[in-house]
Amino acid sequence: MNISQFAKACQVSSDTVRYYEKQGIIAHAVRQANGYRKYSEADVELLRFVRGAQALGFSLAEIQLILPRLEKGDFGRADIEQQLLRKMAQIDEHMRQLKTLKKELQATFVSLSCPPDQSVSTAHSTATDTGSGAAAAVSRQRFKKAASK
Amino acid sequence: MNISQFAKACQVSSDTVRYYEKQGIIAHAVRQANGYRKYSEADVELLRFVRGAQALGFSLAEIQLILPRLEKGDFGRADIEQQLLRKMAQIDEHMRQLKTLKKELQATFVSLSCPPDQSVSTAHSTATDTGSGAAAAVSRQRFKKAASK
DNA sequence: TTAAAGCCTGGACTACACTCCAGCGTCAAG
DNA sequence: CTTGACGCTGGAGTGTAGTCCAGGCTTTAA
Repeated sequence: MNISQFAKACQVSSDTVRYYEKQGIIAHAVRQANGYRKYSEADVELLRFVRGAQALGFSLAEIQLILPRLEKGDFGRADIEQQLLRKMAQIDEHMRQLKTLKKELQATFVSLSCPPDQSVSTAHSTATDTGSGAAAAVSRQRFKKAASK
Repeated sequence: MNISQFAKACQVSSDTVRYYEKQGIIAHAVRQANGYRKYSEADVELLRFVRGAQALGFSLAEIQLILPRLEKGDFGRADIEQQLLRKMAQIDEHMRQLKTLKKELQATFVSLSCPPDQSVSTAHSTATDTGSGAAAAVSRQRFKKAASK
């Protein structure tokens, strides 16, 4: 697999692939006789993992620390364990926040679905009143502002 | 409330507050007689919302689009609705991925919770074979590598 | 009254993660 | 055998989101 197929399979640009290699995120690719980089399915899996981790809030620096250890099985050392545990805790927190935000957006939507063109797709779930979230607070605020004017 | 108390209450630096103002993320603060910026509790709620949204993956540009409309109740316009719906879909997807990653990290952990030296090379294959996750794939890969050496 | 701490502005600088470009070699189709 | 797509390198440029600084006012505590 040449770099462009590889990049396509991983949904990144060739430039990004070369960038990751230069940064040491992924290993230096094996070269063909002509000097072109050559990639395997395993490489695709790896880079997809990198992109996945990135999408989930890991920085390239973090990935660079975690990945080689995943590959080598170099676990058991307290600092790595700690790092993974911390990240898992972060994931839990992140998920909690996402749930809250989702509820808030839904609530905002519901409370605003009396619009000019009446077009708001009423498809979302029934009115979940969170009562104290940030988006809700912002919504409340606009009513205060409107009222005080 | 002066800028430093405000910033502290929102867990950001004063510089960041001024930066957000300059970028139009938050409104220009009311000034005191001496020219100092003055903030209220409502401003704290607002900035906290901004930081929350940011932590959840919204860019400042996105927040800048969504926030004033949340404040003004300027909904009903299809583009905004679309944006919110899209973002909610993204949240769902994001949560799905987080669940997957969490499972994978747990699996990785389980399969590696055999201490340092008596180690990794034996325990894995029995426990939770998730079959197709990215972290699992990476783990599998290391065994392939180890095997082929 | 003077020193420290806080605030102001405009602008320079930084880190991260790309993205683009020039100038060159390689390959496949017509 | 030429043309166009693809690949290579090194290096410059971009966007995002701050962060820092100089130089100058204001406030507060000693």
